[in-house]
Amino acid sequence: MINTSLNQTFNDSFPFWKGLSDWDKETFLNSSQTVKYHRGANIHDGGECTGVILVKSGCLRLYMLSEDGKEITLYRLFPGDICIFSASCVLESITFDVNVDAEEDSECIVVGGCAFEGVWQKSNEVKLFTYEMALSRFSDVMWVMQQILFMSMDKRLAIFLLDEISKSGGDTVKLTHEQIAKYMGSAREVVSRMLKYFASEGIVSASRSEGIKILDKKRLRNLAT
Amino acid sequence: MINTSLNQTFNDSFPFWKGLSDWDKETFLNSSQTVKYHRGANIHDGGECTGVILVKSGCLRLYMLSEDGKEITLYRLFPGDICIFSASCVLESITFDVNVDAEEDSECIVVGGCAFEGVWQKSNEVKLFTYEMALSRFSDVMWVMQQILFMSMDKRLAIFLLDEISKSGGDTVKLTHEQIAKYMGSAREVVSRMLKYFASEGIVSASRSEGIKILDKKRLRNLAT
DNA sequence: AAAAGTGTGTGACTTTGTCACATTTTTTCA
DNA sequence: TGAAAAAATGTGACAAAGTCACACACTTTT
Repeated sequence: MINTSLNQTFNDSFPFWKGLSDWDKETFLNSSQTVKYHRGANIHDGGECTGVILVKSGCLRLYMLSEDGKEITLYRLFPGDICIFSASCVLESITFDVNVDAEEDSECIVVGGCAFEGVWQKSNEVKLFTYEMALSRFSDVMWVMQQILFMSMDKRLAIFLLDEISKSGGDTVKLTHEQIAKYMGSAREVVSRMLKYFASEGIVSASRSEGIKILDKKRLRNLAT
Repeated sequence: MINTSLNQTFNDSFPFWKGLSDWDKETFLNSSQTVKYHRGANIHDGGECTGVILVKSGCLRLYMLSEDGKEITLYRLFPGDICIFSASCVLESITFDVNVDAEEDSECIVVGGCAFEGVWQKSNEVKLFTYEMALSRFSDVMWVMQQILFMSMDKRLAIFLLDEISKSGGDTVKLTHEQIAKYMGSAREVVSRMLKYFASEGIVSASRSEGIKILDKKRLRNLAT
């Protein structure tokens, strides 16, 4: 085992790691590399087989892209998360494309698609792991779709804001309207208008430097119901 | 082996069948039953574990249902198709609910959720099969979402009509506007208006008894591009 | 302090979905 | 066979959300 740090990371991240042969581990490690992406950089673009991506730091965004450039964010990946759809070429049952961007300066470990495929072919454990991972993301995507297709903007925005503060712990959301719109699959103007309405109702207060401060969680939760 | 006809069906439908032990096959067969559903009947409703459904004849529709009753059709199941999400309780990584209705009078074989789960737990082959099945449906769902989220109504309707005639072989679509709207995740009025426009352009001709007849496939294909 | 860049506000407009009925066609069955 | 009922379609007014074009307001750079 050459790279003990990587070995440790993989051991932590992949439940199937212990079951692999030394040779397979070697293959995996040899075709893995740590990559740094700058905020805004495109990491994976549609069909190509970038490989499996392990997020070490920063934040990635996985989204659908339409022909005319419209984006729908499916979910974001945070440190510890694994991106499997960037290696979707390995899973023949997946026939749609997604894109992945770095939302922040991010450090990732990328396991090359070919090496992954090799191990994948041989090991049912690896297959089961990737399938389960993909399916649980399927559930995330369905939740996003339910929001977009069934819920009104005020409800969706309320849910989004509550989600953000529960992630960060504080009570302010430091995102631009543009970013929020992107994450929600809406348009900036729509978010701006709704936030203005929320502010007029005293539910939030917005300042450019401070971000969006949640003043009345109770009413926000009500809206989110 | 008691029920040889069912045994044959399962052998044809499930690639893992041959690999099962006699005892497992027995379990499977014993908890399976042929069920007839009437057009419009609800077969599976959200979280309950109806089980795995094999379509023998007719047509089922799988859809998302919102709290306020709005439906989005995800896909339809035809003879030979297998519905795995009606046993989603078995797949813990699936956390969303779907509903299944009979679109036509349909005959199905239903494998009870518990029996399926029992075999599922023991066999990696069964797991891999269900995962692959679920993931390929994931791809179908993503295609539906792309249509709803990215495409204009005329394009979507054109795609839908072309799809229907390629399925049926003829050049008429015998569905009500209401049904089309349901399958497309839109509203009847919208479909009516668009069809009227298509008719005014000479692309289709609609009569209530004859259904929607496609007159100009070329232009329809153009719209669908 | 001017310029450039980024973020936000606003009104007009388009598209799609919703609602409330009217009208037409088909089916049922007395 | 002919009402009556049911199913399917047509229509206009309206609402919600997305699009477009541009104005304005902060921040950072130089």
